[in-house]
Amino acid sequence: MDRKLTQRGEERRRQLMDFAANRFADNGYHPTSVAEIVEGLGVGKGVFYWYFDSKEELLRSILAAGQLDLRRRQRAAITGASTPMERIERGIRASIEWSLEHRVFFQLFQFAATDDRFADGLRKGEQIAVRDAARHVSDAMEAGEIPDSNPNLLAHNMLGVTTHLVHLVHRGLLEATDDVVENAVGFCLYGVLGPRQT
Amino acid sequence: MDRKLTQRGEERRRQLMDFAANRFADNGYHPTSVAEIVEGLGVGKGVFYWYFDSKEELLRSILAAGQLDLRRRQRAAITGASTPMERIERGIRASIEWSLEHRVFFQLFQFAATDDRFADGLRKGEQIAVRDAARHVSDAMEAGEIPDSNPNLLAHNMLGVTTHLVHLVHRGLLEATDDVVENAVGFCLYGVLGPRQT
DNA sequence: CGGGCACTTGACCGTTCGGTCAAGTGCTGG
DNA sequence: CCAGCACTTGACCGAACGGTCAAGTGCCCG
Repeated sequence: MDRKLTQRGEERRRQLMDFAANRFADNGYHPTSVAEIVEGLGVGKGVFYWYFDSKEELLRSILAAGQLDLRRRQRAAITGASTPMERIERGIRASIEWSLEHRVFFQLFQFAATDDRFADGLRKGEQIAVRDAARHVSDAMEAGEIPDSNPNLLAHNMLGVTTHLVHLVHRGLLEATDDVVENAVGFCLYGVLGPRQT
Repeated sequence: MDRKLTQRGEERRRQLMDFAANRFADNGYHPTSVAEIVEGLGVGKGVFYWYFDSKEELLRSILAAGQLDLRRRQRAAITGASTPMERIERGIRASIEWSLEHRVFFQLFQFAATDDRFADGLRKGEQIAVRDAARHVSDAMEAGEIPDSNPNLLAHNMLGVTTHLVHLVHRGLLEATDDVVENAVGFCLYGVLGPRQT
């Protein structure tokens, strides 16, 4: 859907995405109907289909917006770091913090990863972030800061740790205290550090 | 649903769970209808509701069966190990291997974790497995094999790594070679090992 | 102030959903 | 061989679904 939108139109579109994202995250994508979304905003059903071709396109738009924001945060966090290891650590922290702050986006990512209709769209963005992290791991290897192995796998391992941690917090099984975050960061760093020389 | 079942009845119930599990994993829980399930088996709709109260109960039964099997495998893997660290490593390997072998169960676990209607049922089983792993981590700390920290968090970190790895394999983004598994196991072990003395 | 377009309305559509049930069918133990 | 129960059938139900559309409404610009 590529329509000319006035400022008012942009605002409406934002409202729809915002409300839907919350409902999708709390109640699930499939169980949330288009009727529920438009009623939540107190508008007619036609409004929805003025801004989106389908319910599916709506979720895709939401996911894309979330990925864009996450990616911005990660880039910002890394600038200014001088060593590869510092970039890795800052990247981990940024990912955790963003995911903790954006519960709705995070949960939608989790759902989208389990559904073929959305997983492919998600994959591209995830791969970019992983490749970024893998490059820093690779740099650290070349600098002799960590032993050689598969940078891509290590990056994925870190993603697994942080994702699971955030998942627990959002399910209310864990409190997001500083030492919980430190534990995860430490686990990742020692994980990539592996068998240390000296 | 607790009904007296003959051997034939047990078989039918198994068929329904088996077929549904595959459809749920491949096509998603919500998009898969009860009609599709009974048609897949070539039986009438009443058959479904003879064995299950609802579609929701069916998935719950499937999840419970999967958790039971995983748990059995984990217990079996650990017996015979002499040190806590060995138990941890064997537990990790067993979890990865089982999850790789049981794609359908694994993907249903992933979905169920994103849906409040099923997440609570899943949580209990997951917590048992995590507490088990945490106990071995705790034992290793007492034996002085690894530095003191939060055993429960470390166990969850390992779960995050293994889960993400298996997820990648099942999405076809990674091949399940030995060194991929070794990488994950190593990452976990060095992660729990942390800053080593000597 | 008027024409045009961005936007909104809500009744309506065909389809499918999860679930029910009265009426069978066929194995099984007495 | 028959009674009874485990099992099966499939038409049927009301509700809800995603999506359409003809008929407005109101803002903005010339």
